[in-house]
Amino acid sequence: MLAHMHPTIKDIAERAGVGLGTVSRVLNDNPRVSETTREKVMGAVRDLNYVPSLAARGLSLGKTQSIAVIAPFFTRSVFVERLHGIEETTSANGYDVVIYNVDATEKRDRYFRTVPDPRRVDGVIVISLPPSTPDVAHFQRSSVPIVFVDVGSPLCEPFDRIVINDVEGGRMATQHLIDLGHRRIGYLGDIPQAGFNFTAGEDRFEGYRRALAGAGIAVHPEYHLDGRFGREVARTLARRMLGLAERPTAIFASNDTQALGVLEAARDLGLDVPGDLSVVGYDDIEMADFLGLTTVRQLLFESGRRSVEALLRRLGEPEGVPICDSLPVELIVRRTTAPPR
Amino acid sequence: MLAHMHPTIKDIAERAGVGLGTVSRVLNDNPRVSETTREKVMGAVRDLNYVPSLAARGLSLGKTQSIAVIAPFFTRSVFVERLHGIEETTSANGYDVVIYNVDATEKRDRYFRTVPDPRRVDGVIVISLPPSTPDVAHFQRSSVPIVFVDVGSPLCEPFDRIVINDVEGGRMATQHLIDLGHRRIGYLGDIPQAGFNFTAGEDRFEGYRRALAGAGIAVHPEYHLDGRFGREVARTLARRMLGLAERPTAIFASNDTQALGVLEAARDLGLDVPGDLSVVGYDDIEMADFLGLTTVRQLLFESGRRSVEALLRRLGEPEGVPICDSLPVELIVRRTTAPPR
DNA sequence: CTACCTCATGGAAACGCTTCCACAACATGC
DNA sequence: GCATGTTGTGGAAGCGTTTCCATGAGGTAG
Repeated sequence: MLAHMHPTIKDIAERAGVGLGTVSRVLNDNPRVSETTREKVMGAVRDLNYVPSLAARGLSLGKTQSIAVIAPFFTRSVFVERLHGIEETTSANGYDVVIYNVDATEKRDRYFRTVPDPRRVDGVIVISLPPSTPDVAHFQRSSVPIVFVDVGSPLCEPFDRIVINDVEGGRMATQHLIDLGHRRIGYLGDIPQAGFNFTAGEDRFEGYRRALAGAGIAVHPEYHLDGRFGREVARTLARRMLGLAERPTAIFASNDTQALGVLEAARDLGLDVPGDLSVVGYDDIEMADFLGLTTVRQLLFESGRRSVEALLRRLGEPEGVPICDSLPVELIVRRTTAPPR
Repeated sequence: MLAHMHPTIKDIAERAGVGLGTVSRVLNDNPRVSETTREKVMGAVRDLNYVPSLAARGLSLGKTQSIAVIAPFFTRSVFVERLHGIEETTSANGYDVVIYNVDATEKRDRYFRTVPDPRRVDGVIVISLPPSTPDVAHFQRSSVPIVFVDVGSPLCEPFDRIVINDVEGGRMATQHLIDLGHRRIGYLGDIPQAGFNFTAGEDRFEGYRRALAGAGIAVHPEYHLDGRFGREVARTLARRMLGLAERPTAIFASNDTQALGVLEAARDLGLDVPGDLSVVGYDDIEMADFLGLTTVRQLLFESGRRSVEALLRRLGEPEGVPICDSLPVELIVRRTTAPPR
C-alpha cells in the first residue's frame, strides 16, 4: 500500500464519488455544496489524510501563503526581538516566514531584487534597510506589498511603514542627563556600516543635539565619537573620550551594546558608575536589565507584530494611502545614571 | 505595456523563436542544445528579464528549494546562534529557510505533523526537540530528510543528527571546580519545560554527577536545584541554596542565563565572586564574555552549519546509514572561578 | 404543461514548469 | 545504397490546484 503517498483532490473525488470541482468547493468553504456531499467529501478527506499541496494551490492562485523578512545581522537582539513579533503574528495567521539575513550590501541588493516576486512570497518586510532610488522604483513596479520597519528614509513614503521615534528617544536620554545636572555629555554612536545607511543612529544623535540646544549647551566635537557596532570598538572609543583633559561626566551611547563598551572603559579607568560617570544606552536589551543600565526602551516585539498586521491589511486592500505607524519610546531609569559629583 | 508582468518560458520561446522544451533545457544546463540556440535563448532571457517561477518548478519537480527549521524559543541566544549557522549555509546553497518557532507543545506537535511534507519543504532541521515514538514513525514514513540538532534521544538514531557532548561539558565544568579545590559544589539546572523534554540539562547534570563520583564526592541533594529557565527563577533558587547552613563554595549552572541569576543572588547576599563563591555557566553567550563568566563553550554556529550540510548530503544520497556528528565542547576559564577560601 | 430560475455538480482549462517521446537532419559503417 | 546511429528540436503530458462554463434536476409561476 502506498500509504505514504500524498492523496490529491482526484483521489478524494473518487473515494467520495464526486467530481473534482466539488471537492475543491468543499475545501474552500464554497456555499454552493449540499450538506450531504460536503460530509461525504470531508469523510474521504479524513480517511485518506488529505493535505492540500501548497505549491499547486500557489501556482493556481498566484499566492504562496508565505512572507519574507529581509533583515540585517539578525543575530543582534534588536532584530531577534522584532523577528519574534513577526513570527508569532505570521504563524497565528497561517503564513510561513522565510528569513533573508543580510550581512553584506551585495546580499541586500540581491534580495531586494529577487525576493519581492509575487510568485515567491505574498509580502515582504524590510527591517532597518533603507532602499536606494532604483530599489524603490523596482518595489513599486512589483505587485508584492512591502512594509518597512525602522527605516526613516523619505524614499519609503509610498509604502506602509512602522517607524520608531528615535529622535525623541535620543532627546529623552539626553534630557534625562541634563535634568540630573550634567553639562558635559558625550555621545557614542555606531558608524553607518559601510553602505547600509542605518538611520537610527543619526536620528538618536539628532535628538541628542536638540536636547543640548534646548538647554543652551554647545555640542563639543570631542564629545562625539562614532565607531563600528560592537562592544570592543565602543570600549576603545569611550576610553579615548574619557581620557580627555576635561572628560564628560555622562555618555549617551546609541545602543546598549556600545553602552556596555562604555561601562567596560569606565571599569578600565577605575571610574565609578554612576558616581564619576553616568551612562545611558538605547534598546533595552536583556543585558540592560541585568546590569541596571539606564536606557531607552523601544517596542521591538510590537514593531514586528504591527508590520505583519500592516502587511495583512494591505493584502486585503492593495490600494489606499500608505500608513505610517509610529511607535513610542520610553526612558527606563536604572542604576547607571546619577547627578554629577 | 505590461512591463511588470512576469514572462514565462513560453514568452522566451516565442521571442527566441524556439520551442518550450529547448528553453527549459537551456535553463537547466542540458548539454543537448547547440551553442547558437543557447545564445538566442539566453538573449531573450536577458531581454525580458526572465525569472523562473519557483512554485511551478516545485510543482513539476516535487522540490521546493526551501528547508524548514523547527526550533523552540528561538529568541534565546543559543537558538539564534544555531539559526545563524543554518541561515548562512542554506542561503549559500541557494535554499530558503522557513522558520517555525515552538513556544508551546501544541505548536511543536502541529509542526511535527504538518511540516515534514515533501510538497512543502525539501528538508527539515529540528533543534533541541525530542520526538515521541509516533512522531518518529511519522517522520520515517515521510520522504523528507530530517536532521536533529542537540537531541540526544535514542529515538532519533534512524536520522542524521548533530549532537553536543553535554555530559562531557558538564564533567569539564565540574572537574574544573574540583581541580580548584572545591568540594561543596552546587548544581542549578533548568526544569524540562513542561512537555519539552530537553535533554541537554540532564546530560550536563550527568557530567556533574560523574565528575563528583570520580573525585569521591557524594552528591548532596540540597546542592541540586532545578527551576524554569530564566534569570529570576535561578536567582531565587540560588539564594535558597546559598542560604544553607553549609552553603556550597561553587555553583555550576546548566546555562549562562541561569548563571547570571546565580551572580545576582551572590550580589544580593553580599557574597564575593569568586572569593566566596565560584560560578560556572554553560553556552558562552555574549554576556558571559562581558561579565567574565567561566563557562563551557559549544560550537553553536557550527552546529547549524553542519546540520544543513548533513541535509544537503542526504538530499543527494537519500539512503545510507544515518550519520551522527558529535561536536566538541570547550571550557572557557574567566574571572568567576577561583580556589575556595 | 411549458417556460424559466435556482441549485448542485462534473469536468475542462489554466497556472508555469520539466520531461519524455517523436521526429527531422545529418553523419557513419558496411 | 541502405540500415543505424547521433544530435538538436518541438510539443504534449503531467504535476495538483482553482475557476469557469455547461448541464441536469428540481421548483415555481403563468
